[in-house]
Amino acid sequence: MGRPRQFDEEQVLDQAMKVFWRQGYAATSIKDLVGETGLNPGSLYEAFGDKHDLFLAAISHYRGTIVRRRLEEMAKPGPGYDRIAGFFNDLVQFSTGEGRLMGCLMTNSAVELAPHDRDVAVLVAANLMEMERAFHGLVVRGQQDGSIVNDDPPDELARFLTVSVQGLRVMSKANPDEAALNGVVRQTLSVLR
Amino acid sequence: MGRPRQFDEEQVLDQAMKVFWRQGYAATSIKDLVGETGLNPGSLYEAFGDKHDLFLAAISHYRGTIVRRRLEEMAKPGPGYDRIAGFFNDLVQFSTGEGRLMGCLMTNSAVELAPHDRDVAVLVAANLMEMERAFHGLVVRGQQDGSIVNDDPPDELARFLTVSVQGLRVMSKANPDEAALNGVVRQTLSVLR
DNA sequence: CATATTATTGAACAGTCGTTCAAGAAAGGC
DNA sequence: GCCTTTCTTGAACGACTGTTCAATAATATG
Repeated sequence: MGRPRQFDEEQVLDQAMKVFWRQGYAATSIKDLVGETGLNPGSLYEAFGDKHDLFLAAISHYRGTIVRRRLEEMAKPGPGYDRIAGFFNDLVQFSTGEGRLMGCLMTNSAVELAPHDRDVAVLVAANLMEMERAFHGLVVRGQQDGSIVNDDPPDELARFLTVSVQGLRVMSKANPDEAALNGVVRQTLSVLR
Repeated sequence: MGRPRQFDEEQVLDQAMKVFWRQGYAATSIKDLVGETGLNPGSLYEAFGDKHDLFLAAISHYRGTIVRRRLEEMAKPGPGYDRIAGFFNDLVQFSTGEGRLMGCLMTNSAVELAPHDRDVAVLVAANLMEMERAFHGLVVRGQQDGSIVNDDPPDELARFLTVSVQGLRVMSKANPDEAALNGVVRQTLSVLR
C-alpha cells in the first residue's frame, strides 16, 4: 500500500551508473545525478540512500548488465582461443569508439576508490574474480581443443589476461590509438600460443 | 629583490604531489594541501596558481623525480631481458608494499582526468611515451644481445610492456597479491622469449 | 635608513557540497 | 470517503569548496 514509485528504479540506476562511469565518484555531485535522472534529491535519498549507497548500487548494476553481457558473449561456443581473441577485439573496438571517454567502471573504481573504500574494493575484487573465472574456463577449453598451446596453469593465464584487460582500459583513456592497441592485443594473445 | 620565499618550492611540490597521488585530484581539497604543506592558501596560490595549475606542476614533478629514477635504473648496463625483468620485479615489490595505496600518479591521472582534461592528457601521454621509449631501447638491446628472442617490431613489444605496467598498477590496487602478480609478470615476460 | 618589492597571513567571499525535512500528493485497505 | 502509508517536492541546512585580498612582514637596493 501507500503511494507507488513514479519512476523505474532500474532506469534511474542505469542513468546514475552512466554519470559515475563518465565522471567518477568524487567528481559527480548530487546535482549531476538529479539533473540526469530527473528525480529530486529527496526521492533519490528515499529510494537509494546516500551518495555512497547509490554508487555501490550503480556498480552492482554495472556488473548485472554491462559485465554480464560481455561474459555471456564470451561463453558462447567456439574454440577457446577464438573466444578470447574475440573478446579482446571487441574491447579495443569499444575502447577506441563509444567508450573512449568512459573506460570501464570497475577499472575506474579500482583506481579511484578501492584502496580507501572497503565496500568498493569488495565489489571490484568480486568482479575481477568473475572475469578471471570466465577466462579460466576459456583457457581450459582452449587447452583441450588444441587452440591454446601454452600448458601453464590456467589460473595464471587467466590472471594474466585479466590484468591485460585493465592495462588496455587505462591506455585507451590516455592514447586511444586503435592500431597501437591491436598490436598490444596481438602480443597478449601470443602468450596463449 | 623583495621578500624571499620562506619555503622550499621543491619540497612543497613533493608534499602536494604525494597528497594528489594518494587521494586523486577531485578528492583532494585546498585544505588538505594547506594541512600537508603547512602553507597558507594565499602562499599556495601566489606560488603555484590555482588547484589545477598545482596539479599539473605535481605531475611534472612526479615525472622529474619518481619516473626519472625508474628510467635511470632501467637504463643501467646488462642484458635487455634482465633489465626489463628487473623493472617488473621492482614494480610488483612496490605495488604490494609501500605503494599499495597509491599506485602510479600517471595511471591514476590517466583514468581520473585524461579523457576530460586536455592538459593532463598531454602530460600523461608524454610520460607513457617516455616509458615506451625506455622499453624500446631495452628491447632492441635484448634482441641484439640475444636475451630477447621475439623479433617482432620493438615498437609493438615496447607498447605491450607499457600496457602491462598499467594493468599491474590497476590490479595491485584492487587485489595486491604478490604471488598472483608475479605469475602475471612471468607470463608477460614470456612474450619476449 | 628609506623605499620598493615581494611573501605571508588568515579572515572573508560567494558558491557548491551532501543531506534533511515538513508539507503536500497519490495510492490501498477498510 | 476516510485513514494509513508511502512517495514527491523543493526549500533550507550547516559544512565545506576554491579563491581572493587587504594588512602586515621581510628582504634587496640605493
